[in-house]
Amino acid sequence: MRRRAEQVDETRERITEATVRLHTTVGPAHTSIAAVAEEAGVTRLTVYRHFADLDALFVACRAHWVAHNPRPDAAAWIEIPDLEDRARRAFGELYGWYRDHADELHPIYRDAQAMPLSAQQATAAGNRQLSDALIAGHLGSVSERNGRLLSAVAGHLVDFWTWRSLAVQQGLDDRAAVSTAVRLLMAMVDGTRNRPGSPTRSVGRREAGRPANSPDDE
Amino acid sequence: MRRRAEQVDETRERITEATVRLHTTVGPAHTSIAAVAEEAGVTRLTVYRHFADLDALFVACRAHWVAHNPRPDAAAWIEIPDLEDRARRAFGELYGWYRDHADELHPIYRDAQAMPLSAQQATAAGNRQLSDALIAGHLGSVSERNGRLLSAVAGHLVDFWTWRSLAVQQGLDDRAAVSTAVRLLMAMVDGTRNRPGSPTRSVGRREAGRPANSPDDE
DNA sequence: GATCGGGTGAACAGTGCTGTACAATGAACT
DNA sequence: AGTTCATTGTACAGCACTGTTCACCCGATC
Repeated sequence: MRRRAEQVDETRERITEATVRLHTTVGPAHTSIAAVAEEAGVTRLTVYRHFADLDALFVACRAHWVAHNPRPDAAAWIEIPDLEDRARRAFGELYGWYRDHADELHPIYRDAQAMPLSAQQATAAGNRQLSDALIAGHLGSVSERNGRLLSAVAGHLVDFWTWRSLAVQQGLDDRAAVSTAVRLLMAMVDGTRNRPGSPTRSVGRREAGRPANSPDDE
Repeated sequence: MRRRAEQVDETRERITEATVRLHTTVGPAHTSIAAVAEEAGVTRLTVYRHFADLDALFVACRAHWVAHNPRPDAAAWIEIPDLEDRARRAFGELYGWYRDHADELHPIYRDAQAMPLSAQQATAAGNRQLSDALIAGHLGSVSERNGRLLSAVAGHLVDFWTWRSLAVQQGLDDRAAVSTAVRLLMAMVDGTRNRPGSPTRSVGRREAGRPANSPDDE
């Protein structure tokens, strides 16, 4: 019973791939079972047999796509001790990946609300992973409050919509988008360097002192 | 024929207000003519009589809402010469406005694609207006390239989604979100201060020199 | 008091989707 | 050669919405 099982898996894959194709073009919100069936060259009944409901199909679709389009490896970033170097590398890879997959990602992110909750949470968790790797080891060197701000900005910069805003809406090219992200991130540590209680070390190469003149917030 | 005309306008307003109510709750994408009619306590035919299609209705709805919920006045910002002061004021007002109207704005922005193109363009133009007012008079003092980056960051920070990312997703409170935005914006001018050809003046109060040590981008 | 016209109510045909049913096909397995 | 089972084709009833038609009501207007 192996050839048989193979064929079954084949049609199942045809269906999930058709779903991927629809998700990355018209978007999840307009992806109906009927459309999936037609796109896969299969009857609606066959889709029903393989997937209980749209959510199950969407989950499989997401898993399939993620497996075939892995994000940059955030774990490798942690190896780089200097935050600015790390950020340059991280945003270079991540924003490049966003750019390469912009057309496919946009409809998916746009219709995020139509996706099952688990998928939304998975995306959020993925972002958090990227963000954590980006600033790992650099939180202890700033105050708790500034740590929260740094985390927030890291989390913000890592998001697909932030890339899209900078690169598409604002029209920045690759290099400009990356260097801007790096600069914005560094602004959240530079500003804390001269605060009382925030040690100067561990921020990186730039040790040149600057007069403590900035009550930057409040 | 004035009492008659009044009544007509009344029902027309009932319809647009019902549309507003739906747009700010379920969102434009799920706002059907049938739903509008029911929400307004009116027959579908009446809706058809007043508005040719959904787009006409949406345009009227948008105009109605904008008229009743004016954004902070960007023109007033230009009066403030110092960029950081201006940014603090601008983001304080704008982000406060976003926060106050977050629940209503979110469905609308989420379903932006379902809105007529004119409405999307109007939103973009509005953002541009805010962004321009934010950095007006401060573009001449940086290089052309850095000017583009500054504009881009201003445009990005002014967007509803940026506020939402910082305040909702990242959990920053009002003060933190505003001060973060200010700091991020200032990062785009601070970094250019010591560049060859970029005069130090006109950036604001902070004239204290800093060693030119940053090939920040590339 | 007759007229105009905004609004109503009921109905229609059409679209596109859902979920379920049933009999039939045909290839893979025993 | 016969059985199993994924897949097919066709069909149903149902839902929600669209856009259009027609007769009708009733209040504002002249």
